[in-house]
This record gives sequence, C-alpha cells and structure tokens, in this order.
Amino acid sequence: MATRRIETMEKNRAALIAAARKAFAEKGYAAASMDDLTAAAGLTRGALYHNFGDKRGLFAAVVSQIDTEMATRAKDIGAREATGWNALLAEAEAYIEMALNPEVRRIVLLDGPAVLGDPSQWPSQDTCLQVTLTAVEQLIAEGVMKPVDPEAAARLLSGAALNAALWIAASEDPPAVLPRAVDTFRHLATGLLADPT
Amino acid sequence: MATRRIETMEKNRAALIAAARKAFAEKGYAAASMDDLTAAAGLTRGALYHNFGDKRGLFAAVVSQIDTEMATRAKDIGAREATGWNALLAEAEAYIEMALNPEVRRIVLLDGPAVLGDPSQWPSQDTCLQVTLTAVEQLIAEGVMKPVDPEAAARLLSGAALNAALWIAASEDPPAVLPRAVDTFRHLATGLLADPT
DNA sequence: ATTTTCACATACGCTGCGTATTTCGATTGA
DNA sequence: TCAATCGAAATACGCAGCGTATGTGAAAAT
Repeated sequence: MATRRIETMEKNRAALIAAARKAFAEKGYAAASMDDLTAAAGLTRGALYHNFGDKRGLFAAVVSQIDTEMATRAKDIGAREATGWNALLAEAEAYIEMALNPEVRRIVLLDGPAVLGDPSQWPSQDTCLQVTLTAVEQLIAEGVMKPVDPEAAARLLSGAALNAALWIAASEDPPAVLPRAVDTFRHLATGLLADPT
Repeated sequence: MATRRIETMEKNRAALIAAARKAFAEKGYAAASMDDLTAAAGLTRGALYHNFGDKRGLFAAVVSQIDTEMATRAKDIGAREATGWNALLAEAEAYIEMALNPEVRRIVLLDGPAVLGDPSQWPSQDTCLQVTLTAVEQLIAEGVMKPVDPEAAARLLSGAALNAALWIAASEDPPAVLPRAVDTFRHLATGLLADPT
C-alpha cells in the first residue's frame, strides 16, 4: 500500500515548515537560503514553490504556527487565574516570557513586521492579539476596566509587553531584568482599572 | 578654485543618505536596489561602499538621521508643557503622531528592528528612548511617578506608543483612530503615577 | 613638477529567488 | 490488470543584486 498523495504532501509541508522555522530562527529571514532549507528537509525548491508560492508564503506559514502556539499557551496560563484581571496580567506576562525564546523573538518580533507588515493584518490574524482583545472586552463589560477603546487597550498592552521582551532579551542578564519589566508592567496596567486598589 | 575633497565627500554622503531615505521609505529595505539608489543620487555603488561599508551601514545612517529628528521634535513639544508629567505624555503622543508618517513607519518601525536588531542597541543609540528615559527618571526623582524601574518604564511606554502608531497607520481611517489610541494611552500611563487623580 | 593619496567608478563573480519545463509515481476508470 | 490522466516535486534556466577587486583621475603633499 503505497503512501497516499495527500499524506505525503502534508508530511512534506510539515517538514518544510519545520526546516524553515529552524532556518529563519537561526539566520533571520533575509539570510535564510531556500536551497539550504529545502535540502535540509530532504526536498528541493520545487516543493516549496508548489506548496507556499514563495519565500514569504513559507514565512507566513511559520509565523502562523508560532502565533497559534503562543496564543494557546497564553490562554492556558490565563485560564488558571481566578479573576479576569489576573488572567489578563498572567497572559501578558506569559507573552513576555515567550518572547525570551530566540525563535519567537527573531521570527515574530523582528522579521515578522518587516516581511508581513503590521501584525494586525497578518494572514494568521495575530491570534495573540485576539486573545488579549477578548479578555479586555470582557473586563470592560464587567466594569473592572475603565470603558476605554478595547482594541486600543489590547494593542497598547501587547505592544508594551512585546517591546519589553525585546529589551529583556537584548540585555546582558535577561533573568535578572525580567522581574523588573513584569513589575513595571503590572503598575502600568493598573492605569486601565476602573477602581485601582 | 576647485571644490575641496572633504566638501564634496560630505555633499555626496548627504546625497546618498537622502536618496536612500527615499528609496527605503518607498520600497522597503529589501526591495531597495543600491544601483538605482546611488544612480538617483548621481553616483555609483562605489561611493556607497566607500562611505558606508555596505547596505546595512547606509541604512543605519538613515535611521540615525530620522531618529535624531524625531527626538528633537519630541523634546521641543515636551518642553512646551508646564509639568514634567504632561511633558512626558506630550512626548509620547508626539511619537505616535510621527509614526503616522509612512517614512518613519517603514524605516524605523518595520525594517529597523529586522535589519539592525533591537532598537536599544542601535548605532544611533535610539535617541527617542533616551528622551523618554530622561523624563521618566526625573519624574521618579520628583516623586510624581511611582519608584519603578526607569528603564523598564521608558521601554514599556515607548513600546506601547509606537505599537499603537502601527495599528493606527494600518487602520482604514487613521485620523479617526488616533484620538482613541491617545486617550487610552493617557489612561494607561496613569498607572505609573504615584498619586493618580 | 612630480609623486602620492584617496574618493569614486568600473568590472567581475557569486549567490539566490522565481519561473518554465520536465519527470515519474499515484490515482482513476475500464 | 493495464492504460490514461493527474499533479506533486525535481530540474533547468534567467536575471537581479550585493560585495569585492581593480582601475582612474583629480586633489593634496613634497
């Protein structure tokens, strides 16, 4: 029973994405060679252009995969908290910590915007932002947060968090800097509370 | 009286930076051709590699120029305010508005991090961040702001502001979205006030 | 006046993307 | 079972663009 066509195709797609993820993370988007990358996956550029259209398409697929993983993880961590507000804080802190991963930093934070444009219009929809937005909308509805613009609040919070992550990662001693950033983030976020305690 | 060597060299450097600024803004870093760019400046790639080393070096020079302009403008705007706190807010809002300029957005916000890495370690030192940091340090010393980590606060504030700008610019009706972002930013920032009123 | 310097131009090679064409195994139908 | 078809991936090709090595001519130095 020969392996089915669709099976192998999906396997090849997955292999390409995996190899691309590694190459983009290690060398950056521009320096990642498609020839090397596909060869590492046991394929050629032919498979790549057939499946993803072009280099950018492959990159978008990689970003989408990472974005999904990040959003899932953040949601899980947020779900452990008792209150919606603590969940929002926990999610934001989770993003900061995830951004310490070199893969996330290089692909999503540095190359992502340059290659795909503003995150809010990524093909992957930027699931991370959606998660934050949902949490914010609910907190505003509950009266926990001030009645600010939900989209603006979500953008500002995630922007602050991810930017903090870049700073931490670039610092000499990330583990030492992390708590400073997280602490400051908590203070900042209270500015959006209806009744800061 | 033949034109002096240093004179023409400086003129050429300026011409290259000007042409590069235009090309990088219009086409993005990757798509900007050095041949076209130098020709537009009435020179060849020879001048470029002699003056800036490589494409990245020229880009760094452009970023530095824009960064300086932005910081100067922000400081000016901040200086008009009566209190340090209002100055900080005004500076942040100025950054948001400046980031609506396509040139700033494409070069500094999108391509900058991808090409030069995290802004805090740019050759230009990221003067914008320095301005914010200085303001924050003073406000903490005066007791206006909570005694948080100044560097963290500056990074979070500027990160939130610049990210908001990206969002605004990508939206369909930027002028309408701008006040929503600015308003939310003001609320958020109060989280760092020692005595929120 | 001759030599030296150096800012820039010219010429070259190499890498790497994208496309057009080809191949060959898998699928389908009789 | 075999022939016909399909299409996923391989192969071959062209071209753009970066960086470097070398050349050149005008300003500076002696």
